[in-house]
Amino acid sequence: MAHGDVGLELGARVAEALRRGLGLEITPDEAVIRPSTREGADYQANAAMSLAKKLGKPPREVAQVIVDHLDSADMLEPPEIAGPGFINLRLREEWLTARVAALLGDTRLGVPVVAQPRRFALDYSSPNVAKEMHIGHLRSAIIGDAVLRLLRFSGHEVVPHNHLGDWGTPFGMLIEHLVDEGHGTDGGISDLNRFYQEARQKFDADPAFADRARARVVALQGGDEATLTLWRALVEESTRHFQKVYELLGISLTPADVYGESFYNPYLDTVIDELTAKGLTEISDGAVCVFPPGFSNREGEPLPLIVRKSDGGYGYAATDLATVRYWITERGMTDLLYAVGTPQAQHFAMIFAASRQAGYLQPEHSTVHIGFGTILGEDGKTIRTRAGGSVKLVELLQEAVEQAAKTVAERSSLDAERQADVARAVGIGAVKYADLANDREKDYVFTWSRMLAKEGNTSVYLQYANARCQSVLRKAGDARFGDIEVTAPAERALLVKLLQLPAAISAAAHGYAPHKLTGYLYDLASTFTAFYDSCPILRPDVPASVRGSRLALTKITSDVLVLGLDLLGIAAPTEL
RNA sequence: GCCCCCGUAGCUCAGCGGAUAGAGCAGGAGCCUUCUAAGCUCUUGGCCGCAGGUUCGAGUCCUGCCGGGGGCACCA
Repeated sequence: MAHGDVGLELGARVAEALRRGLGLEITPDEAVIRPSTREGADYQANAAMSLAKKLGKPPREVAQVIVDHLDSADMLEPPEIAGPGFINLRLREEWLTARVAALLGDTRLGVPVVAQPRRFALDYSSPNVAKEMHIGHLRSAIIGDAVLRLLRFSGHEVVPHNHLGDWGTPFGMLIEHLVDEGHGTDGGISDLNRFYQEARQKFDADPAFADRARARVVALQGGDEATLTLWRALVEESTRHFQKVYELLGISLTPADVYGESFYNPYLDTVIDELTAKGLTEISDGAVCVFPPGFSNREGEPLPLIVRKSDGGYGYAATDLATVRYWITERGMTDLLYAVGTPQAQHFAMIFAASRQAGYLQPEHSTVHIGFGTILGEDGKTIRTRAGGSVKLVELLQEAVEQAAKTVAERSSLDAERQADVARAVGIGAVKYADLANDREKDYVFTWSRMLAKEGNTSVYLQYANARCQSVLRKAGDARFGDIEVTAPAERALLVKLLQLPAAISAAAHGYAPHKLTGYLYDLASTFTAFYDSCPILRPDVPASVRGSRLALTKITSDVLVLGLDLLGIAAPTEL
């Protein structure tokens, strides 16, 4: 039985008190329940102050009405009014212990499934074919995957789609280069970056090659079967590379999730026809444009969304409009999500606006650009290799694992094979956690030392806390879980914290904000470690009932940490 | 020039209109005969960029300014 967010439950009770006391209807949210940092208070209700003016009564009087009518004897100690009208709420031990006991063995750990599931299409990762993934591709993959996991766990349907850059003029030169290199001999391209650069160089230096490349673009767009076969080979080769990176990173995308730009080709003419039929298009400088209201260029003139370029080719605006149309009208999605960097904010705002005008989006549909900031080097500028190139993702991840392996070797007593697994979990976890722990819309500074630090708010701290839980549980022998009891402040703090998982997941899912979950998990891990430090579990002098209670708390804590880390896409080894 | 985002401890960052603004790192003082010290406890450190305004109450909302970043017509 999932009871959900304690704050919402308190809010409902405060709302009920106001209804009974003053005949006033408010939502649980309007009760303004907040976790409290005050000594002796777990939560506070701030509704009295916000309602005082509306009611024409002093806030403390409103607070008194709430307290007088609050039906909470089962849940709360007698509430106290403080200051201008705060109501301090302290949960009763009996209530806490019963609630936490219900978490033992609950696979959802108290987190309810949403009442009204929605259907999300989520665009994330989206690298370019024939280019190796670099650090610029990291955030979309990590954030998108965490959002996917959070929404699915919350009970929504989520269909990921990997919007591969698999179409366009560069494919002419790439295919010609593939022909020159003798496609079919081994089928593999060992270095995608080099392959792309060689093609580029030939295109720039060799006019005959450039002509062939241009002709090849025409053949590709014309559906020439031999050309398409070569193009598919390139796409498949790249997909294999992407898949390796996803597996290393622990990203759940598969080749089945690929909906590349080319996928939408058959719809592009339709989109333009429909936009034109609605009277939304204008020809401007030879290009077919839509001018959604409210956007202007540097001359103050309306800013166009160029759906068909003056040379007759389609721009990415056309593809993105076709994407909206496809997922809403053909697939019946209710929400479209895009995990793409914030520099694209204006583009998406225009796409969404035009999609509303075109009628692809109706009022019941929502679209969200899950934007994220840029990864910066320690100099505060866009991160680069020393040579000035982009940092290859595979190399970055390998370095993370290698650095983690050094620390693991110093500290772990596990055998070599299991150490390798731990190093992978710690190294990859560090990269993902460092990304997810910051507000995604801000740029963040990529620092090995901070990311792989052995202390502080890092993934390894959470993994370590879980490993300690697991170690205790392994050593428990025939000791059994028992009823939860509170015998120390650190124990009580842990109960309160364990019950805040639903609120954390809800906040993270609603705001597409994984950092709200990392913050909670770090809090929980700290609370647990303080408990672990001050409350012995297996020592001989601990009474059996206390041991049973603490073992159960340890088990639940571990379950919450493992679930939370899993929702972030981070592994939680049982030993470090 | 217009639009968007960001300025919080020395550094990296949380902060939902609510009480005396919180963490981590770095600095200082302690804690391993004890379930994993990748840990714990205590502690130093803030005119929340500046100036107005709204509000019973502003780091949070509004306006202006200063500083930083990004976007603004056929690359995606």
